[in-house]
Amino acid sequence: MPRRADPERIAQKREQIAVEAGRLFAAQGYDRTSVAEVAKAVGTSPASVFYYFEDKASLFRAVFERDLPAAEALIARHVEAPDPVTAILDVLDALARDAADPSASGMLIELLRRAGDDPELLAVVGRTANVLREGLAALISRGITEGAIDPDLDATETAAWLQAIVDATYLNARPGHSPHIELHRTVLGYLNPPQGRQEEPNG
Amino acid sequence: MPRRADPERIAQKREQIAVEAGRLFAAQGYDRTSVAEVAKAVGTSPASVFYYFEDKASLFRAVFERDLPAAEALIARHVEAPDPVTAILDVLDALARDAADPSASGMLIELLRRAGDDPELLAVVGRTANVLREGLAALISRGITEGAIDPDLDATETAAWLQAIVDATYLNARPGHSPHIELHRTVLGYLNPPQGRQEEPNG
DNA sequence: GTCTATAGCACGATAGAC
DNA sequence: GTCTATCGTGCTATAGAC
Repeated sequence: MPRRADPERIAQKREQIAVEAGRLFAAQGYDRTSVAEVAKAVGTSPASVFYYFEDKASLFRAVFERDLPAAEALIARHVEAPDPVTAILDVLDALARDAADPSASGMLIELLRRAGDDPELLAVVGRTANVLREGLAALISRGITEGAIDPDLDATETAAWLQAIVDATYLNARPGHSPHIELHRTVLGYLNPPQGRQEEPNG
Repeated sequence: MPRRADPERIAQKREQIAVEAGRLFAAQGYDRTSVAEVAKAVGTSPASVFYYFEDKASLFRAVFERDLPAAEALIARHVEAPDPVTAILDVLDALARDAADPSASGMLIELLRRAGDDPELLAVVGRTANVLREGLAALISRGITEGAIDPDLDATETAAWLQAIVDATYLNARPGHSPHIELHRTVLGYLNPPQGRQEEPNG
């Protein structure tokens, strides 16, 4: 029973459409998912979807706009943690949590693909990625200061590389295969001060 | 001057079309590249393209069919190398060589995306990936035997993970940024026997 | 073998009634 | 706000002349 304009109801409907669209985009891809299909999944008409979203591209973007607050909360939760290396692993674990879900792989691929075509989408995911990168970089810097991370590493570059490795866990997704062990070993091996990697420490 | 059936000329034309198609697919994506566009780039008509390729999907697959012999040659060149760890790094370097080229990133993304929709494409790239994985696994096994690689690692699983890390270098591509340093550090840190990663070796 | 022309279809987005 | 109906567009693939 929609009374008045009810802005909250509008937000709920937008959310409902975005969720259903996200499912379909992840499973089938952007181009192979028609707005009519999304409308049917929600139980409405294409025209109604276009009432809530300007066009199909903005519908896709809506799926990723919810990630920014989640990323900010994730970083806030770990940035003050006592041990920076543990905090880094916890953050990366959270980011890789969905890696086993093959539809999450599909969504990452669609995202990478469409980010090249839609500058606004690039801005949306760029903001999220920046929050994560800066949060990780801060933890890396602290780890370097405390001697737990190789001081030769550049904090920001390393943070970007860790993000790419998380993406790799999505690409390496196989059902029933948890990426955590590989991820931990990779990250610890990368961050560790050179304790035995090179036989000759420089003078 | 096309005399007779001239099977060699057919192969050349197919190659020419596949090369041009590859360029466009990498730059714009599969769905956003029409066969008409490919035809124009080659200087011919859409009908002529369909004379050489059954359909658009097979045109896309042709781009990746050339990778199998290249992969076999790459593995053959390194599988007998004296130092297995160096050989692994050399193979991965070769695979990551194009990672700086942004259009190569685009092609990887299109490949991942279409492999889910085209079983024949999945088979084509699967054969190439298997050759690389088995070659790397053989090198890893030898490295374990020689004591240069952690014996707790599973050779095949590790090979698959190294392939995923190579993919990560493509995703982390930025102009003027060479992935080799990160790649080497990551791989060596991952393969190394636990010399200082854990303070307590198990009894 | 290569062309022009077009069939046949699917889709994004809009118009306009209710 | 939601609908039905449809416009306009662009595509893959084919037909048929040369």
